[in-house]
Amino acid sequence: MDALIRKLEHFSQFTDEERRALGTLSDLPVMVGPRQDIIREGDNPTGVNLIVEGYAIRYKALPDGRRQILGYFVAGDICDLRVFVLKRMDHSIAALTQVAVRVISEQRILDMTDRYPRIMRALWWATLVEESISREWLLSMGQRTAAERIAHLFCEIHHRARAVGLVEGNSVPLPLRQTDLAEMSGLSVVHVNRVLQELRKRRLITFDGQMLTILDIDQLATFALFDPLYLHLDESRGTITKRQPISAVGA
Amino acid sequence: MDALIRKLEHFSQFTDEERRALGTLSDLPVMVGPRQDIIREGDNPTGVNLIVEGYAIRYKALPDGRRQILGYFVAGDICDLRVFVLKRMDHSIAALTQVAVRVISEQRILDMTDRYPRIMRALWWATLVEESISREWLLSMGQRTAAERIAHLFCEIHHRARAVGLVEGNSVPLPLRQTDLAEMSGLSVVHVNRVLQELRKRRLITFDGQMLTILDIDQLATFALFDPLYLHLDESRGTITKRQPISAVGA
DNA sequence: CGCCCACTTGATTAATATCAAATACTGTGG
DNA sequence: CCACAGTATTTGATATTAATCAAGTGGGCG
Repeated sequence: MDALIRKLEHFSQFTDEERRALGTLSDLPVMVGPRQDIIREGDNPTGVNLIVEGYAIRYKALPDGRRQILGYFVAGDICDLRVFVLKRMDHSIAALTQVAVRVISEQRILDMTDRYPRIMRALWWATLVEESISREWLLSMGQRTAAERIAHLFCEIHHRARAVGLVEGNSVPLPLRQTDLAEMSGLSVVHVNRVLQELRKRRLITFDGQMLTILDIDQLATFALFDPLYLHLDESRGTITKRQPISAVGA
Repeated sequence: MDALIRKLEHFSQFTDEERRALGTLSDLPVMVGPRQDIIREGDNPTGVNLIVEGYAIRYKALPDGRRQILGYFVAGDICDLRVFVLKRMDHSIAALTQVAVRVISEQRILDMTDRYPRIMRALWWATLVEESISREWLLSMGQRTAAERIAHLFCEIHHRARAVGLVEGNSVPLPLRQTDLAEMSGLSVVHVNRVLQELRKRRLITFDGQMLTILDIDQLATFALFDPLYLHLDESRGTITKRQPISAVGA
């Protein structure tokens, strides 16, 4: 639950009470094995899933088997806050690695947002950020070259993981296969492999299927045409809460 | 305004009062010339734009000039219902053709959704459909070939335009240049040109830059691997309203 | 008429996919 | 600890797709 709070605090500051409320949103986490579906296309889910640990994905497949990953979730991300309106899922959600999820019922969400409008706004913000990310992916797909695309993805992962405290030094635990990167970027596995070699040769990153290390964050960002604005991680409005010392206001 | 109601009624039925409320949402329409920006990246808009006539787009550009269209709006579409939460626009919105827009203030939206929860739900639905569309575009970009992509786009335009009454026979007014199609599909203009020739040769469509005619909708859909489910246009729950004759219930 | 676009065509090149095979790695049972 | 099977990564060769470059064509309009 910590990751959720940590993430949302990039948008707004919370009172201790709000923080406590966020902490009691759901029951115990459930483990889901790697590559297992969490929600399948066509389902009509009754709750919302909070990723506590691991990486999950949103994906969509064509009838002939071609498959595209549409986005990923890190700890603290909530899949489909909005699911209550549409009748049926038009895509699937799956665990990419071993994942811990907490299910949150619709009622719980409604209660919470009723009582704590600031939390509602923060959850809404998170949803909008997710949309913004998918727009950036569209830009990547349409305009960035293969190498830029992968480099951009790595920058994004780094920023998102850092926002929830998953980065140590410049390394992120990232237990993915190259196939996964291929499905995220719309490239073939072989090509992903070659792109990775290029990025390694340029000394921008190391990646061994378990851990991603960014060797030169500035150069990588430049190479990828990465601008973190779309992640909207710097929007904490510094709303006045109990924690902000009053003396600071008049000083 | 008619187009908006017509669109929303694919999701829910309205009472006459709700319909009247929807009709008075905004002031007179403003004309925007083709290729003019409506909202620019970095802006912080105070209202929401309803497209009354013409086609508008969402787009995003890289610092070196590469540009990607992320989605388009037809009559009845509202750009950015959610703009009130994020600080700054992370992309731009522009008129693609001559466009008529009505600006709706935040306050007006809030009032309306307060008084008419069914309308709020419908607007929410529209937003979710837009997201669903952008997921489908991601799938297209990543997995569909150039020809499938363009064909799929045409199927989508046809369905969306039909949903607001813009289709006559199998023709949609579509005053676009091939450059526009290129920016929508992430292809070069030259390649779009060749793809169009292929689609014409297969007798699937005709398109002259003003009017799109779909010659064989089934074949086109098959070719494009098009499944209209993601447009969620068949979800009208048949909510009971004044217009539904009571006798029908017990009969 | 002539100019400016947009569209079209052809030729060439670059990016990426595909196919096939080799190598490395992981976990398992003996 | 080793052998082995199965999976993931890497490599090389080739094919395909789409981009780029360059040069037309054609239509609308001042």
